[in-house]
Amino acid sequence: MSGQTVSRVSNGRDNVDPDTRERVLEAMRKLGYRPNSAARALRSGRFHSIGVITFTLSSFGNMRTLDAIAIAAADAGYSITLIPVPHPTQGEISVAFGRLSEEAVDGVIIIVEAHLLDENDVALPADLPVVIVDSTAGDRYPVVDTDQAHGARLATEHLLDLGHRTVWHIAGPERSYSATHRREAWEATLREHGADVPPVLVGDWSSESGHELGLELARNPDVTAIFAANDQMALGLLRALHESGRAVPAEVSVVGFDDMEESRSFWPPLTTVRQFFGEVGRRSVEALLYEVESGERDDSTLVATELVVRDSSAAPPA
Amino acid sequence: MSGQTVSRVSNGRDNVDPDTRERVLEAMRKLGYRPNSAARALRSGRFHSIGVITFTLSSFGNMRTLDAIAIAAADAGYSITLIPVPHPTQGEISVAFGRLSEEAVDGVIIIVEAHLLDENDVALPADLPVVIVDSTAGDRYPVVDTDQAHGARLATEHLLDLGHRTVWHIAGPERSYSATHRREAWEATLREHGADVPPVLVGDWSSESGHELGLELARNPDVTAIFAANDQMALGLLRALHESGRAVPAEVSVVGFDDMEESRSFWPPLTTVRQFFGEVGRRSVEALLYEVESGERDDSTLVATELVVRDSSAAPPA
DNA sequence: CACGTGCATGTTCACGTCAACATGCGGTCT
DNA sequence: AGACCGCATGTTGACGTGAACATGCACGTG
Repeated sequence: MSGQTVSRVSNGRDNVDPDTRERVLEAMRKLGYRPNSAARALRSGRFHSIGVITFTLSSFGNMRTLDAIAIAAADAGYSITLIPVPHPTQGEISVAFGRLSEEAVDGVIIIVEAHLLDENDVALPADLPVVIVDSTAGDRYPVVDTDQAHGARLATEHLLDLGHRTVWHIAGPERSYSATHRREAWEATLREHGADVPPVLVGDWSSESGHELGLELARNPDVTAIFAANDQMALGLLRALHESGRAVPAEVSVVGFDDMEESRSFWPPLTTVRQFFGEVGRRSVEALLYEVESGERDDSTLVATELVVRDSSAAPPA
Repeated sequence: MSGQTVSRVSNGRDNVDPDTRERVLEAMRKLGYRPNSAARALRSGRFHSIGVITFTLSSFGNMRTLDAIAIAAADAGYSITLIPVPHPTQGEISVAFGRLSEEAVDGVIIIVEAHLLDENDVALPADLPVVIVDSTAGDRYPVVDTDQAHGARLATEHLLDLGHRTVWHIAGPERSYSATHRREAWEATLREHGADVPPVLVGDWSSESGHELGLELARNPDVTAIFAANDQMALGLLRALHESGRAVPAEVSVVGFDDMEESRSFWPPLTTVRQFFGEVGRRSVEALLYEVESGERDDSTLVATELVVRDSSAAPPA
């Protein structure tokens, strides 16, 4: 019984005598044999692993996307290697990308605000397939992202259609592309409908920042409709409105963005724009593996959104 | 210039002439040389990677733990290989553990309800170090977990100390060990204080289930204090109380468990038990790497909790 | 019966790295 | 001067796998 026969059994080839196969399997069991993936990777040049670079996982979107990526990858027979970048400082990012060249991966999915890539001008290993998620990357790499503009438009139009004269906006941080896209689409939609464009309030995605900015908005009696750039800020905003005694949605309507699992349990249940993170994850794996296996770069894609109307939005007070 | 010299430079050995080192680095840059981790792993027998088996990442605790694990591992020079088990059916679990033997990992951290291990009687590769997180595993493997009982005791005593005659409980699913531990500690604490033990309401961790059970509790005028086994169910519970017109905390006090980032922005801001997921992640990596590097099994550890008092708890109505 | 044919199984070798050992050169000590 | 030492660098081989090629056996055909 040679190593070759073991290899054949282990790889499920069919040109092995059933008796022999059985004896081999029996021996494997008895000896606790585990195929050595390092040797296999060395021989084949494939690691069957996808690297995922992300800052914090502690963000609803990143986490959901990662989950979907992991599942899609597993379905395709790939595992996920996480490459965390805990503190997005210049140095850390370079370190992470440097480490990348030593990682045993066939390709990389990057879930990082793209401006950080630009600013750091980091050189990814040239022959490594890359897909960027939830960001913008010129056209150096394929990008898979939620259609932020589409979602922001849905939210803004929903509020205008309810009869509000205009819609205020609590935006995400300036350096975030998704925040910028949502904000631009919100503004464009208002202009198209001939509505005033009120000043933007800039938060940092946290519910706490939504609360602070919300207290400010609550003081202004002209405000009847607010579009928050994510559900967490919407949550803080709802709290601010309650604390200020302004009824939602009777006096003020609120729309969020993301559709977190909890949003339906906010008080009142939140009208929001649903993102299909699962789809984003699936497509990014698809695009990456396409390049890994064919050598050709795939196109960028946008994933549509959907408005979920719950109880936090209604017509303005008469 | 032999391969050996390249190896020495690449590994940062000091017995290389500075001139030569420079020439080698220059050549590496020019040729885009990347050390082959498969060959390295083959030679050394170490992958410098930790496998993490988890069901869904879409749970606040798992995700935070994973984040901490990833960071702790990165600090120790290890990367994380995710092994998702999307659907925890008998078959899927066996598949995942089977796949494990082919993964390039030095050890495994399992974030899976332990009863699933028992029920499936899966054989992990015998020589692979394993650490279990957030669960219970007899004493087959070291376990790192939040001290669930301690947290539940803190929550319950807090409410009793405020003057409530007893505390109701919305528990997590029966098959979850953490849910069971919290529930048992809640019950034990009530008994110690000579308080009645009201019937338990069993949810499934989701805010939606908290809402449903909350509507039930809201109807009962005897209920003045409720301990929810996680913050998400507490969120749904708050909504149910609002909808039923019962003021929090004036009429009913609510305490959660987890301290999600959003909990401070609930309405009212939630009193809850803070879990130190970062610490759990760090310790589990520590325990695993101890075994990987020394060959000896580490002890199990519990991580303490902390009560965070906010506005959802107060003395009962007079 | 000689010869081919098909199939199971065996043998050889290369993948990239790095430990161990070998070489070779300039300098030092007696 | 001769022996020796330290240091940079080169050479060899082994890690486990699997493709490619080689062997050997059973069976069928003219």
